[in-house]
Amino acid sequence: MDGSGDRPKSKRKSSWKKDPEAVKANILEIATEEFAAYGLSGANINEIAQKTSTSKRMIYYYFGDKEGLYCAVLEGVYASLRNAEDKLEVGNLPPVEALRRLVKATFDAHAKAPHFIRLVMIENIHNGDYLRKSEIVPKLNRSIIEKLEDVCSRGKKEGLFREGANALQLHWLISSFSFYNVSNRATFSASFGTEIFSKAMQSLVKDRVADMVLAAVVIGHEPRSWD
Amino acid sequence: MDGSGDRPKSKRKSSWKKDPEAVKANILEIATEEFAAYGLSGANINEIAQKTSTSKRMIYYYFGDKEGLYCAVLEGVYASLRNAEDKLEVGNLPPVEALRRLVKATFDAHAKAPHFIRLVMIENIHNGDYLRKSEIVPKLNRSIIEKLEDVCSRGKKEGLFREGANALQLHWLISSFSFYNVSNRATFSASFGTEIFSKAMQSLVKDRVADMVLAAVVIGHEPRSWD
DNA sequence: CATGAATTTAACTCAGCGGTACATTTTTGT
DNA sequence: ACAAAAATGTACCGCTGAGTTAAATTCATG
Repeated sequence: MDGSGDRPKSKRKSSWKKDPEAVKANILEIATEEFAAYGLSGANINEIAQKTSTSKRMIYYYFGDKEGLYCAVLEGVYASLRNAEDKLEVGNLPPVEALRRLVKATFDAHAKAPHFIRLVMIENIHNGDYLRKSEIVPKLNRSIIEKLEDVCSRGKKEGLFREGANALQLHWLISSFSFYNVSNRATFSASFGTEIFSKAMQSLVKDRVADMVLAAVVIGHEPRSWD
Repeated sequence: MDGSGDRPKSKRKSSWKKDPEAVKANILEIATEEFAAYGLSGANINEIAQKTSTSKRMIYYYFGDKEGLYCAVLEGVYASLRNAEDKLEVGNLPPVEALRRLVKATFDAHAKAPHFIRLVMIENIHNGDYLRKSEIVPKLNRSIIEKLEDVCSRGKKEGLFREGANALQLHWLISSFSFYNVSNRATFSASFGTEIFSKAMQSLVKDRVADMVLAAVVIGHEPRSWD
């Protein structure tokens, strides 16, 4: 489709009129939208195909079947969340401030990654069957744990954190807030109204959550009063 | 099917050979299993029909269509969780102890209601579209909020709780832990192992969570160190 | 330019599944 | 007893949507 006969942008050997990488990426992008929106059984391959710039046959060519496509999508969103997390560097902040930063960043990262949230929800509906097959995902999640372990050990060494403060439990805790805050918006709103998800409230809640985590870990930390 | 010709167990006027209420209940029970297991699009009406003691025809007769059945299931699980919550009475406990009890009870109630959890997840995938149509569910959820409001106001009156401690935010907080702890087991385990979901660990985590909530609300509450 | 591997198109298959038609039996009201 | 209404059984329909077949096109290379 590029009028001139020169190389489009490929880093490989020479010019390709057809660009498989771009086609795959395009399929993945659309499929991510669709699976996130409708789930594994709810998403429709014909629909996906129609929204791509290629055809259904190509989906099967590159990803084998619906499940293969779903798995690829799943690994994709995990990888991109890791990417976001890795950008945050708190190694040279004092432990308390570092932890506060980590909590807030995790909260924000989840709020900004609705596709990730929805796909993880969907994967949990499927009991993690597809995630368990993945070889890359478990590795991805090491980095956030390592960060927390570093902060914990520094905090304890300086006598600021409680002994036994545990990176894994801490991560579980922080994820609870951050995940639920996005995943259950629809039903929570339907039952209790939307106030808590307003921009102003979300900012408050984020501070409150950070405060709570700190209070759990930092000796003598007194949370501020609520608004 | 009852050999003798006498009334089976009906409280209505006279004996019924066919018992519509029981048929409906049976359908709902099976449908709850299936929708919880496979989601709205994943569940299969033929499959459901086969597992009931009646036929597919009856499902359509009583519930109209697949969505109608799903809605009925959804309202059912909400109602039965409310039922469980309502059994807990903390009105005559001192505020701090009452709150601790409420947190632990909510944690336990969620852990024991996997169908509820899964159906709420599924409903969130559908953006709460079906829940929003329900007229009964919003009312159901009043009771837990009222309990928290009562405890909060008592705690504040006695000068134990921070001013501004808020029933809705508190409920959001408690639900986060309690819900996520069940909803995301599969993916969390796949990434970080299953230790945190062992019986012993769950008991610890529950105490820790209760402690955290108290620390957030109760003035001067110092959580115990972690194990 | 002949060859063959990689990539792409278009049309087709076919069973699974949501939903229905219609007859039949059971219960109720009078 | 009898008609109207509620409840149920059986067989069927049509369409949707996952996956396939087979052939055409494109590109690298000798």
